[in-house]
Amino acid sequence: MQRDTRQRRAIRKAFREAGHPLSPQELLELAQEHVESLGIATVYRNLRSLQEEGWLEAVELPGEPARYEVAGKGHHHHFHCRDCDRVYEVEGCPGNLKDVTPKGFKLERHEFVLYGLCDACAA
Amino acid sequence: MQRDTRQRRAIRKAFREAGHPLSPQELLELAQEHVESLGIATVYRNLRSLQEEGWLEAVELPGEPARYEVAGKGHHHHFHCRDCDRVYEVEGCPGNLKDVTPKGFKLERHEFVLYGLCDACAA
DNA sequence: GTCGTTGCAAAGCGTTTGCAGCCTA
DNA sequence: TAGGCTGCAAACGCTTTGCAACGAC
Repeated sequence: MQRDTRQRRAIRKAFREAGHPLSPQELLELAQEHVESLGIATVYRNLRSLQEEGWLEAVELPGEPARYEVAGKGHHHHFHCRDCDRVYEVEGCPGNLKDVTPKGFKLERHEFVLYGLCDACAA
Repeated sequence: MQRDTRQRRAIRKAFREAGHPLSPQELLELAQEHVESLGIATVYRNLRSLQEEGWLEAVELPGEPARYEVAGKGHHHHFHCRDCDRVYEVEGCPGNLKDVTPKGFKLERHEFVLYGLCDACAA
């Protein structure tokens, strides 16, 4: 059974306050503001268990290490700013997937990533 | 200046014959059929130089190591079979991207990945 | 007190690099 | 023959694991 440790509380808090997907390293730094001694191994272990528990979801972007976000937001995709390197959630979905799927293939899910500049960096 | 070695010839040949994106490890195994002594470091060095030369393009899928395919195929996306783990090219594009892009964000490019079963594995 | 959790250090895994010898042009 | 290329082994960065001490319940 899952225990309520200082470390786990700090990690959950960091996610609640972040508002965008976090990498393990970002998470370590944020959570260390509350638990200085926190180690990276604990971060990875909690990322895994919070994911298994259904509290977190992995955000996997092509060509880079996974980030994580609080689960339960419904279907959405992500926008990756090439300048600040931050990842944003975007609502909606282009649809039209059936037309693109090759004949005989069984489509089960899809990922969709936008790249460019976020509003702050575009200004 | 680029030299025409047995190793490089074997690597190019493997790509021409494969017909789908190759991972470095797959490529090593295929190219070793022609040059037994081929080492993985040489594979990675050639993947990079062939990419810089514009002959190859990286295919980056979320959450896994990059694969590579011969360049110059125009805009397309990929389908990843969860059963045989192979990656297929798919033509076409869902479009409708403007509607999904948040206000103030500047969209420059996008990636799109389909997951499911390929025709062989669905049967 | 039990046993899940933690921090550290070591191990893994895919990729890159240093180096001495090789081979193409 | 010059200098790019190769194979090997060591180094890398990120992630996972083994282990003894810790601490929530």
